[in-house]
Amino acid sequence: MNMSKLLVVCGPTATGKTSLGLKMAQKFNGEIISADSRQVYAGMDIVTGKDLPPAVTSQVSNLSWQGRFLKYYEIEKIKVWGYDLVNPDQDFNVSFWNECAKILISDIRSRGKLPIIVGGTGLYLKSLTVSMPDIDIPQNPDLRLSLKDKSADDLLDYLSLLDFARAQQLNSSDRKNPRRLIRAIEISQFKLSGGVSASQPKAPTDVFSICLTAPIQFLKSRIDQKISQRIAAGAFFEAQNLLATFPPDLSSLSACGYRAFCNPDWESSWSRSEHQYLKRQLTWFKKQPNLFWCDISTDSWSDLCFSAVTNWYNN
RNA sequence: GCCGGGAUGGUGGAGCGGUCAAUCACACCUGACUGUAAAUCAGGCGCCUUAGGCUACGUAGGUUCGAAUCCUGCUCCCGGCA
Repeated sequence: MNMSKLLVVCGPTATGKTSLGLKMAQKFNGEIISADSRQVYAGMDIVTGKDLPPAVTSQVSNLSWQGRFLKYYEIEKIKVWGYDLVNPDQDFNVSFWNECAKILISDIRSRGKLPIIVGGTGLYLKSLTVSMPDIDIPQNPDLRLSLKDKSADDLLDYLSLLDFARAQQLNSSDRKNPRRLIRAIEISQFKLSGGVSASQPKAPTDVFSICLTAPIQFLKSRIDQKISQRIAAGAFFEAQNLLATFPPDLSSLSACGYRAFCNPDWESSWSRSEHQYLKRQLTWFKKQPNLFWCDISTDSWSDLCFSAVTNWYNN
């Protein structure tokens, strides 16, 4: 096999990405790396839908990242990486994920296997195929603190002062988005102070991306099924425990099921936010180039999908 | 039966004579998104093809140059007394 191949299974929530990923791994001798910004947190299992079989526990590998050893789960004899990278009260972001993914990809390849990225966090997936030098520019906590309460207008003015061109490039939505403006200021300041982002050139990679989808109503009802399954599996107690253990404003706990927990009608409010999330994901994926789309509500999607991958894999 | 309060757009809820197609929030639609991305943000959101026009604030009338806003009848809802 060509050692630069990389298979991606992406798409919105509740499309069965993981189970397809497992089948692909079985057929093509692969291992899975999850690309999910909420499943990276240890202990956030049921609500985020890790779907771990009962009694399966994580194994520690000899691969290290940021001073800790990466873990994997073995599901249906397939190694699944990328879960439980940090605790819910630790920061996590694209840059970290990208580092882990690179370590894992090269390790999986070194063992003669096919890395399969499975997940719905579009930005994480994009970081693997598009060169994004700025994501490695570190956060500046003092700067963030000093800008925390500024209005979008003030932030935009400040950014224009630092880096006029960058401010001009922002679209009309991001110009009013304090979080993005602060990040832009952070990057500009880093560069002005002589910082250079150490971006390595991308290794050439032969990527095949499957994107699972279905008509929106189909997906919404799948989401609702999954939510009731998760509630039956103990989601309530998981959420209750986490919210009793950690401050509720952690970004990890902004995931749908936890954030909705304070609402009187938890289940329907959870469902609503998953539906909204679904739409945002569809908006994102629709724009991504070179995806092999599969409509999981059709009969023959699975066969079509396997033959396309086989074709790519043997080339 | 009597007394009091209320009926506003998909929902909650402002407005209490003109600048009201109606603050705001939620829902919904469309979209953006290269270090929080299950996050964050933007635009739209009565009807008509626009300047503009039309129909709207329970319902029927009335007062007024002008009413969602004032008055009267009716219908329904809520609270108190019977």
